[in-house]
Amino acid sequence: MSHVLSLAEARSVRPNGWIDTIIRGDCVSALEALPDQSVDVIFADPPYNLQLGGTLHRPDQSLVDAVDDEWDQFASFEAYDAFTRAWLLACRRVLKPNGTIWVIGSYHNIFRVGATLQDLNFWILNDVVWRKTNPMPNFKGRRFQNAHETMIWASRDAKAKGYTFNYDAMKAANDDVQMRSDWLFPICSGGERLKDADGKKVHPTQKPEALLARVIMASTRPGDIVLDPFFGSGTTGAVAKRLGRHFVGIEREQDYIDAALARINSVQPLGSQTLTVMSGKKAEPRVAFNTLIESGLIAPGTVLTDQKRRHSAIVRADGTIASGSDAGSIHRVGAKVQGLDACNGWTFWHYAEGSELKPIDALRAVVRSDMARLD
Amino acid sequence: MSHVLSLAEARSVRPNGWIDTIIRGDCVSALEALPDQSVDVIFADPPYNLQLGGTLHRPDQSLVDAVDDEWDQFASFEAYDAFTRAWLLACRRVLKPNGTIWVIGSYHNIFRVGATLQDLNFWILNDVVWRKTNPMPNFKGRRFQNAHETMIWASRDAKAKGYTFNYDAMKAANDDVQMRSDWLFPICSGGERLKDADGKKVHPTQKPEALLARVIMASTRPGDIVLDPFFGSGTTGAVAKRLGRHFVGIEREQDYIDAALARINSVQPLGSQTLTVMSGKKAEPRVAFNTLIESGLIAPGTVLTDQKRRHSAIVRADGTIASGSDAGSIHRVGAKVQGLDACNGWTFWHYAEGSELKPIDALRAVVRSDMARLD
DNA sequence: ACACGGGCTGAATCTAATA
DNA sequence: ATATTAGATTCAGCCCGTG
Repeated sequence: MSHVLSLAEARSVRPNGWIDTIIRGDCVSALEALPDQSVDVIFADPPYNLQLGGTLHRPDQSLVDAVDDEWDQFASFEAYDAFTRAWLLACRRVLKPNGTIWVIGSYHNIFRVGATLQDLNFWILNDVVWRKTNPMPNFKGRRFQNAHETMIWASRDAKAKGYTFNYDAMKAANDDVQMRSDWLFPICSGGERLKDADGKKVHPTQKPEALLARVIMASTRPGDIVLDPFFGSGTTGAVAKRLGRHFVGIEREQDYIDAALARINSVQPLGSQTLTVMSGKKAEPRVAFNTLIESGLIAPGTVLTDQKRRHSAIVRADGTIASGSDAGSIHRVGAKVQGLDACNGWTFWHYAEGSELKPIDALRAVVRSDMARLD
Repeated sequence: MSHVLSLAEARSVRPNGWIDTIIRGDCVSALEALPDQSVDVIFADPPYNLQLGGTLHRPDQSLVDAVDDEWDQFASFEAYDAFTRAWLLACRRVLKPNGTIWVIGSYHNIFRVGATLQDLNFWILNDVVWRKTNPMPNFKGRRFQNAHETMIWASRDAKAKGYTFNYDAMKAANDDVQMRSDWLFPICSGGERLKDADGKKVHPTQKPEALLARVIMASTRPGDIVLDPFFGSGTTGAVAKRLGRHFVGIEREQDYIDAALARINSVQPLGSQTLTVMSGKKAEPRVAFNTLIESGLIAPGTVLTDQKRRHSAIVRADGTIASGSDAGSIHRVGAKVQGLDACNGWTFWHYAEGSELKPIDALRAVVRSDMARLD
């Protein structure tokens, strides 16, 4: 069974009594209960300082349940920087000389975190992009869909060369090619998402276990100690336990602690033989028409026709096509010229190769074979 | 033909004489030659401050040709920050109030760049990940393969809402789903990579044209001015010219300028027909509901319902509609009957045509096509 | 039992024009 | 300047109810 320690208890327990526990308290002061150079890896999911204004509705007028918790509010960038510096310094002390730290964030905070890491003499090993299979759309159409978050992986300093990186395990898990710095995972939802009795999510930003599993499999060995200074609903602890690693969590809010404890206590550790990395699911990659233009397979200005040359359209530089006064995607315009509701532009539109007409789908196949290994 | 201007020339040329030129000189001082608020978009590929130590060999013992140029050397993070702050401030002055800036970098420098952007009150719109289809492997097997670079897209400040984002074009080009923040492109190689007479690459970090093409298609309109303060081999200029945009480049090294000039002069701009930007409803002329009544497309007294005939309203002669005791615009009444704050009356309300229900938006389309004939 | 469709939701810095 | 109004705007995935 895992336990919760108050700060006072954490400070007075027997040596190593803090291992596999959750310490209740503020991140920086709670870290004082831990010995110098005692943890192998830190995974930190700090507040992002989202700075949201007002409310946001979906096109169907439903309200977006924003992260507006008190713990994500900072008065200024300076205040956020001071906070970041303080917890990173405290983490630095408890990290073993060959330990590494992971920090996850979004564009709201990750640049400040990264700069502070460098200022404190941490040495960045990689930035790793978590690509979400199912991100929330941009509802107002004013930006690109924010479809990823960024993790920074850093060692204690530039000279620390002895950090753990399970290169061969990562490579084997990735179809025998090196694991890249961009990872594809779904967000945490469905059965994995912790809900309270009313069906409300326990924590607004619960991370997927698959993400933590790859982090832990990549940068720790069985028996290592993984510290999470912003423990939340305990994903780090649950995955660490399942993978035969030890954890330490720090968390201020009792509700989160309660949920995390129950969650972790129900985790069954895997046997030592099964501690292998799972790879993300692969699906046929979707190729946008734009990709053909960008890769030079089809030039702006090219005329497309249907198989029987009854309709024609011109390819524009922005990846749309135009036929008379109709313009839009290959699918929309294909539907429009035929007077239909829908059309598969990939098979409808053809390009001339010599005297022959070939469907643009043939070009997609070329791109797809290049992309297949990248998800 | 494009031209090169010395700094002195740039300062003394006729108004707008700096457009479609390369200014030779240091980034910050050369920017002084440009007027306040004169460029629409900035694309910056600043030195990455790579901090490489020693040499690196591939497994076959061949030497990796690292970026060890003088211009990439900085004494410290502080020196790099001061440099970053200086050129970003200079860029800020020449950027139009609704202009946006793109900066590309790697984990070596992008966190410092991002934090500085925020410190200078730029407002981050997205961070965009360039996923490389063919990145260099990690030869030592001590890290994840560094397979991406990061771009930050930011507006001049949080209040600048009028920046250009060709949402509909991006979506249409991406198979009718929103363009995401992770983009997949090959690195620049093969015929696109500029080589000198000896076959050596002209510039160590030449960016792929496809990447610039998407940046420019997303965030500029034809005729806009795109500034690149670290022009290098001129990818920004070449793509801008091809896509019917103007460019301004700043570059210190004569070798790069020579290569860029030759490259840009050989570019053939695309025709205006292929450069038409896909636009959505937002760009359509506004039509008042009243116009439908005045033009006889819908008669006062007509009964409107929603798609599922759950709500109904009657059209009044003054262009308002009434549902029970609620009366007002099609939008207000639509919202009211649903108990919502807002509603698009054009798509909510339907009229009967035979046994079919059609949205009144279809009638608006009729009005618009009539209006188009009269242009 | 299985298919299908509607409802709901996720770390979000999310409108533009007119009065 | 602020306030009001028009009206534009979503993707993937899970759950659940209905046929």
